[in-house]
Order: sequence, then structure tokens, then C-alpha cells
Amino acid sequence: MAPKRNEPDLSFLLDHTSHILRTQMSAALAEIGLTARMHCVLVHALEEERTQAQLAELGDMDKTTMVVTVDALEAAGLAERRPSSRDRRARIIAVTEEGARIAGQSQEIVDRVHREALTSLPEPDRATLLQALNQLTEGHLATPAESPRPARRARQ
Amino acid sequence: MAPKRNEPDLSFLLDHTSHILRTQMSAALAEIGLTARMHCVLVHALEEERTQAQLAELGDMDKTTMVVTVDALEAAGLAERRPSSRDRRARIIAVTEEGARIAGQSQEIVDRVHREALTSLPEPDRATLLQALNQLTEGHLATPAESPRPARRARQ
DNA sequence: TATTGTTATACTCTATAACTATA
DNA sequence: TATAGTTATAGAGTATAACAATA
Repeated sequence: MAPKRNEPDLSFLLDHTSHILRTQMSAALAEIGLTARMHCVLVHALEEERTQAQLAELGDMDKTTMVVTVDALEAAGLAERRPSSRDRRARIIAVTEEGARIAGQSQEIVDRVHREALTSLPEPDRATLLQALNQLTEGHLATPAESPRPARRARQ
Repeated sequence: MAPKRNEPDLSFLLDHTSHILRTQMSAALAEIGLTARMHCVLVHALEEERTQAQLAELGDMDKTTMVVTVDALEAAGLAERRPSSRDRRARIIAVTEEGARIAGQSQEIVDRVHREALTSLPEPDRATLLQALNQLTEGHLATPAESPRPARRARQ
């Protein structure tokens, strides 16, 4: 049987919920001067010594996007670039004391926004939702379809 | 209890699944020369006589984005702009015969991509997932938080 | 005065390419 | 030769502003 039209479908539901959640998360983090990327880098950099490339990989960012993000963290006094002792090409992102404090706050904000979003769900459905999304992520929605993107021209 | 770190959270899961599904949908629709927006406009325009503004509202697009989308549909011979008999400012988007045929195909593609995505889920979880997402959409994830965007300067 | 659709374009975001220093 | 990080900028996507026609 064909699905009824005008009924929210999976695409709409995922697009809508992820978009709204993202705006709420951005707004909440903005109150302490962070973007979601800055939060992501702070948290991962706190866990252990990591280079920009490693942090970019973890946060699924381009290395050039990471440059901008680390610039912002440095400007805010939350992190510092330090030369790696192992590889003089690489830079370790060291979180400052203030950065660690802010990271604690931002993690609380992230958790709170998630909690608040899920409050409209009955208890048992929350676990099922997260589990189902996890399964999709590992199943047919693991890898992106490639879009035939035109290559960019060389710089003049 | 604080959530364990490095565990996929709601933000990651929604972002990831919606992004992957979107790439798959784009790739699948591209095979018949459509974008998701073109499909969306075609389907809604087929249901009843609708103006660009109404279609923009339904598809959550800016009116200027709608202009581009309708241009593409016209160029592909799938739809035509016709003056509204009620309001001479407005234009009805009329789907051509070929457009209706393509809309049928694109709807099949959309349904197939959704079906395929959900195959990794056990039967009972599918309904729960869709229901839970629906509830989020109507609950705390109904309306976007507003981001303080700087106003754009006037044209020179 | 407000609204529909159009055009032009400003702005954001992201990624590519080229580069330097190092491996 | 390959990789880490930087810089500059191209390109896509989108929205704002201004406009003409009409309400």
C-alpha cells in the first residue's frame, strides 16, 4: 500500500527535528559564547592530547574549518596551540583552565537541551528512539550516497 | 547521572541520519533529473491549484528559492506558470502531463528510499521511531529557537 | 498600504587549491 | 613523496532589498 500523502515522512521528520534541535543548541551555547563546533573541540581536546587533524576527524570537520574554530577558541582564551613534541608539523590543542570550566558548562547545556527535547516523549519511547536511530546510523544510513560534484577550478 | 561521553547523542544521531538520508534521496532523485524541491513542488502542485506563494509555504522555501525551483521545472517541461484567474498578481503552477508522469516516478523513488532506510530496523521499532519523531515535532522540537542574525545592508 | 513574483546581489558556509614547514 | 597546518578564494546555497504589477 502506498503511504498516504501529506503525512510526515522520514525525510521531513529527520530534517525538521535535527534542524530545530540545532537551532536550540546553537542558541543555548551562544549564551556562553560558544558554537557547537567550539564545544565539540573543547570536549575532545580535554580528553587527551590531540592535534588539529585528530580533532577535525572526530568532529567531522574539514581541516580548514578547524583552523577557524581553533582561532575562535584562542581568541576567547579557551584553548592554545602548542607544538607537538612528536611531530613538529602538528599542533596540540591545549585547553586552558578557563576553557575547561567553560567546557563543563557547555556540556551541561548540551545535556539539558537534549533532556528538554525528549521530555515530550513517554519514557519507554525515548530508549527505543535512540536505539532505532543508532541502528539506522549503523545500517542503511551509515554512509552517504556520493553526489557527482563538479571539481573546482585551480586558483588564478 | 551524567551521560557517558563518546556515546552518540540525540544531536549527532539526528544530524547524521538526516544528512545521510538527504544525500541518498538527492542521488536517487537526480537519476530522473529532479531535486528534492522540484519533487516537493510537483507533488503539491498536482494535488490542487496552487500559487507559488502557497507552494513555497508548503515546502518551507523562501519565495526567491521558489522562483529558481519553478524555473527549473519549466525548463524541464514539467510545469508551467499560469496566471491565476482570481488574483492577477499570482501564478498558478500547472503540472504538465510529463510532469505528472515524473511526479509518479519520483514519489516511488522517495518511498523506496525511505523503505530501504528502515529495513535495518526490526518491524516494531519502525512504528515507534516514526511516532516518536512525530511527537518531538509536535512537542519541544516544534519551533526553532531564534538566532540573532545581523541585518543585511541595503543595496548600493 | 500590502502582497505576488522577479531580479540583483550580499552574505554565510564550506571546501578546494596552493603554499610552507616538516616527516 | 606525503602530511599538518595556513591562507586565499571559489562556489553553492540562501536570503535580503528593491522593484513592478496588482490588490
